[in-house]
Amino acid sequence: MRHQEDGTARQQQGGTARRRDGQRLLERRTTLAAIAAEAGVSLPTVSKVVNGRPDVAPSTRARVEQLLDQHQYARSGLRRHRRSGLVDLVFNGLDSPWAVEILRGVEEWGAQHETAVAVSSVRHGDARPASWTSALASHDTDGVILVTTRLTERQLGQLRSAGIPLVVIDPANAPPPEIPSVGATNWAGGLAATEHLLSLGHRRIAAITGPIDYLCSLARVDGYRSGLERAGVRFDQGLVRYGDFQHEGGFARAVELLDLPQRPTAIFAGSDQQAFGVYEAARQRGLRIPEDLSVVGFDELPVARWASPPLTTVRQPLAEMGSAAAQMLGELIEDRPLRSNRVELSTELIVRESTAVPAKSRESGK
Amino acid sequence: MRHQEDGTARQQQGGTARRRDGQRLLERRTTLAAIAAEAGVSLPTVSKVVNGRPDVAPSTRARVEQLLDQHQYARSGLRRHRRSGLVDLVFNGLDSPWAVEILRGVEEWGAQHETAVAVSSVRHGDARPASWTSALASHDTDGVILVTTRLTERQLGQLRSAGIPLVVIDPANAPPPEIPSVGATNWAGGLAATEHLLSLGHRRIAAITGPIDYLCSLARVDGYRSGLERAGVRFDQGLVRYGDFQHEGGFARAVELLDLPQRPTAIFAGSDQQAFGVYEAARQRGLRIPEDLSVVGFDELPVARWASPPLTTVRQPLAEMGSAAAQMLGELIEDRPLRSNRVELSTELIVRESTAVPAKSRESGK
DNA sequence: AAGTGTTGCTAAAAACTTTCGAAACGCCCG
DNA sequence: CGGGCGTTTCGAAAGTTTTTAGCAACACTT
Repeated sequence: MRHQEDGTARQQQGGTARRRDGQRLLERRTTLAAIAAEAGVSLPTVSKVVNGRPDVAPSTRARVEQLLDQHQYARSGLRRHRRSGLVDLVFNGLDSPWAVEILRGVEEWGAQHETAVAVSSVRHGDARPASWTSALASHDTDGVILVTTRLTERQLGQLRSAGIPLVVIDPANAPPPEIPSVGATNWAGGLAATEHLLSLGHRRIAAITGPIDYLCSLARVDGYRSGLERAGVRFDQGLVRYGDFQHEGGFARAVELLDLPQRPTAIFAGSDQQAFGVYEAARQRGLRIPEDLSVVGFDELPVARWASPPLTTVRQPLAEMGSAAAQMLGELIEDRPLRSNRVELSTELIVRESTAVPAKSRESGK
Repeated sequence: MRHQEDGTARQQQGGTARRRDGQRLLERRTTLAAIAAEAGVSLPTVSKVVNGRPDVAPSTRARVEQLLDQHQYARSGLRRHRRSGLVDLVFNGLDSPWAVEILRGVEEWGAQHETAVAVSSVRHGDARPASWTSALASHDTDGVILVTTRLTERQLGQLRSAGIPLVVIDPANAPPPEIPSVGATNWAGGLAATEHLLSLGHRRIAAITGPIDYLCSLARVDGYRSGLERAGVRFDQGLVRYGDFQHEGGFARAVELLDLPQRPTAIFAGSDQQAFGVYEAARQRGLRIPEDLSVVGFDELPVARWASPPLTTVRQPLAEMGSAAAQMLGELIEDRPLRSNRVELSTELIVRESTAVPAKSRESGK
């Protein structure tokens, strides 16, 4: 084994060291030769493993592959074009605490990959026309992450023709299948929220979701509907309202629902912000949460924990979604193939104190 | 052996030292050539490192970057007039809803001025060393806004010598007077909050502020103290606690305060997040807000309005602070003189439902 | 015009692939 | 049982591609 080490060390460092003299020659990228030395085989053999050549014994192959894996070996090269070290994160409105969670995830990835994250906000009805894509190009972006945005053919075309990689998070409309996207299991989340309320004994459960033309709104309501149907509770379209995911919308829709002749005993709010709107409407009417009204949110913003009462909500891993999207964008930028074009991170029901068994008196009215 | 010395020493000492002879050779601004000599590479190679060109070996790049950092290298060609249309917004941690408010202000300005905003987060105790400034330079930023950051001479020096304009928002420590800064009238806010509580009849008023080494923490507490003194109420150091501006700190400090033998009837929380921590502590102890405990926050985050009960707080115009800072940065970038080097936007007390007249029973004990 | 920094080009070195032959192994038949 | 023969496995060496760094010419600012 001694001679093996000699063999590789010579080639690798001999030249460099001589030239550089006393200088440090640290941090070498893991190279085939290094792997070979460690595995106790020759360099060509490692090369064969990497390229799936047939003439390697299974046991040898396994050993080398394990080392390869361990060293996170990536074949040198493939960094074709020069990177600017800047990616753009485009929100559809920056007014939600929601956004900052995503941003955190993306920024974290950026920090680890020496990449800056430029944040911008483009509202749908914005005065600024479609030219925002050219603005992106003007500062030489490496790639774009679009959040909750409605994608137009035109914009996609612009990005594509500029050769700018794109990943979308929670797209409003279904993106063309070739666009990588990241989302959460909205349907499952809606289902979990509804089943939780059903299991507490609620039967008259209302839902306030986001704008009707958002995919994630629909998915959440669909989960809600499935939950009801599976429990044999009739789905009542009159108990479904479309908000805007914001506090105001939640408040306004909650007011409508609470003024219904047969008031619901629980509201699935479709976003934490809307849930707080429901809180406000309930407070205005002197209804106590959860005694008189159970509320479930969606998102798990940090404030959900601190609300009074703490909000039962469906956790959406926002920061993780951000870093997952950034991760995918990174792969695209480096021209590596994507493992999957669609990533869905799972949601999780978090039960706190805003949900409880409904008051008997009110239920009896059926 | 002969050629070894040739490689590194030739240029460096043969040239410089001989020419200068007995003279001091320190004065010279560090130039690429000097770095190159020291690193034992050629000048163009250093240039490539500076510009993030891909054709430099990782080990070489690391060595050169280290030297660059050490020498506080700054490009010689005075101010670059070609603008990149990119400014950097650097937070000290991105975990607060606070941050997104500032971001909104800056982004708004950016949108109006065709400038992208790159967001990053550098924590004080961060593993990444001083080299974040060079990261900024590498993507060719037009200017930097630092938020709630502790400024070191070194960092300032790096930015200054790179000719990158800088504006700070709410600096932790007092910046050198020539650095433009934006803040709020923290002292007046603390005063207003305290006077409000006093006018309701509270006499035992506690304060939870931010970290003791933050200027804005001190100013707020100082306003609180002045309010007490003007009203003839003795200032009790035992009622002042230092949190972290976050929810957790507010909770922990509130627990301490509420467990005091003589419990305060009101708490000035120094930030909205901390105020919610106080809410939680109060809830745990079965204290009702505002009947048993009045709470005043600071910031006026959007959630303050939606909390239960809605939070009385001191509004800090965060978004305006962001756009004011961006505005100033814009002037600096265009080499226009600044109207003022220090902008203080005014705070405003917003009375909601978390403050009330203290319960008589408890006060009588005084 | 001098000082500084940038960039295309080229040569070299390094990293990786491929070819090919030798050793090791096993199998069959004499 | 042992030697010929084919097969498998691996490495030496030669070939190929990619990376790296310096040269020299160019660009920009005083």
